[in-house]
Amino acid sequence: MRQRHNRLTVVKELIKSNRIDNQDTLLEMLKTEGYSVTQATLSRDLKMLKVGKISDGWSGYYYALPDNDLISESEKSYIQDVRRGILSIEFSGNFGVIKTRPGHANSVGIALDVLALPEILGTLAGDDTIFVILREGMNKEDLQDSFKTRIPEIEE
Amino acid sequence: MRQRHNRLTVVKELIKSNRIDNQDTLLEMLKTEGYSVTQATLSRDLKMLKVGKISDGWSGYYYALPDNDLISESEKSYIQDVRRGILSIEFSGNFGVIKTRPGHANSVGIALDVLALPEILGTLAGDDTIFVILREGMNKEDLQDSFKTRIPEIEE
DNA sequence: GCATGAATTGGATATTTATGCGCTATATAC
DNA sequence: GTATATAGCGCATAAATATCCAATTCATGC
Repeated sequence: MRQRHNRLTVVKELIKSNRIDNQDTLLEMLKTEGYSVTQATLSRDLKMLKVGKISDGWSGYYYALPDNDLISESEKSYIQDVRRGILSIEFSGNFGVIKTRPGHANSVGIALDVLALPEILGTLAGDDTIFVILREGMNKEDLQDSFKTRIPEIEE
Repeated sequence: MRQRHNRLTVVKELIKSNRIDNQDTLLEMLKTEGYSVTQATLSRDLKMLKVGKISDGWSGYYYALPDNDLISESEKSYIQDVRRGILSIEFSGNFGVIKTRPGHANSVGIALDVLALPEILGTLAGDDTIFVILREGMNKEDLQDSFKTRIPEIEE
């Protein structure tokens, strides 16, 4: 059952080296690679890989990996900064207040800026407190989800 | 009948300056711009514009123009500077005051100079404040429009 | 005038993709 | 051990997007 990770790698490879324009085709390819799943699962895989569908410049579309596919080393270190410094987050309406260990607000704030979470419009750091301005339409839960995915565990 | 060309221009603008993730939303926007068409037509328009649908980096997808239609990389980074730094704009007559995050006024000011918005005659940056002088004949609304188009995702 | 053809569109429908729900396997806590 | 949680998945179906076909408009040639 726990074959998703391997499969994602294969999907990534297939997308990188072929012009694929629909999920059924990709399903076939996966099958010949030994991964037999349904379209539903594949759809979820593609979302997980952040795969986009872009024009081939003429009349068709094909799947493509995001430019920024891998987590860079520097990004990893920023994630570490966040994990080292952060103590708590609380919200009030469109704003959040992050408490950090003393002196860590700045490094956490910079890290958050660099990570460019889609929910965050901007941050303002003091010594042990960061003021977070959420983007319009985003809420506390959105940001917490984002945190959960981007910060705690680093894949690969 | 011959309104496709104009409509395509509007569609392009809308896509460039908003995060749109489905055609119905875009249809609504088009309607408020005075273009009343069906989803079928819009689908054809998007194909004609070679619009792609790409990941926003986390859980969503949005429409995007192909690379060669996009602004240059360097311009992007200046736009990022503005987005990262700017907090608010207020006007008084021919002058505007932009508040930025501390220490960001300079980078925002430089970015505004480089972007060379036609409404701006000149800027003067302190630490967290920028003084903007509008060109004669231009007003607050002109600049806000320009901002909206050139620097997506600033929610006033 | 009329015939012809290309371009554009909407309605209906086909195709493609996303997701709610429930099941199972594995992990975690007690 | 048992209870509880959670990830991963398929099925069925919803939602989103593309396309077939017929109708309309405008241009052009006769």
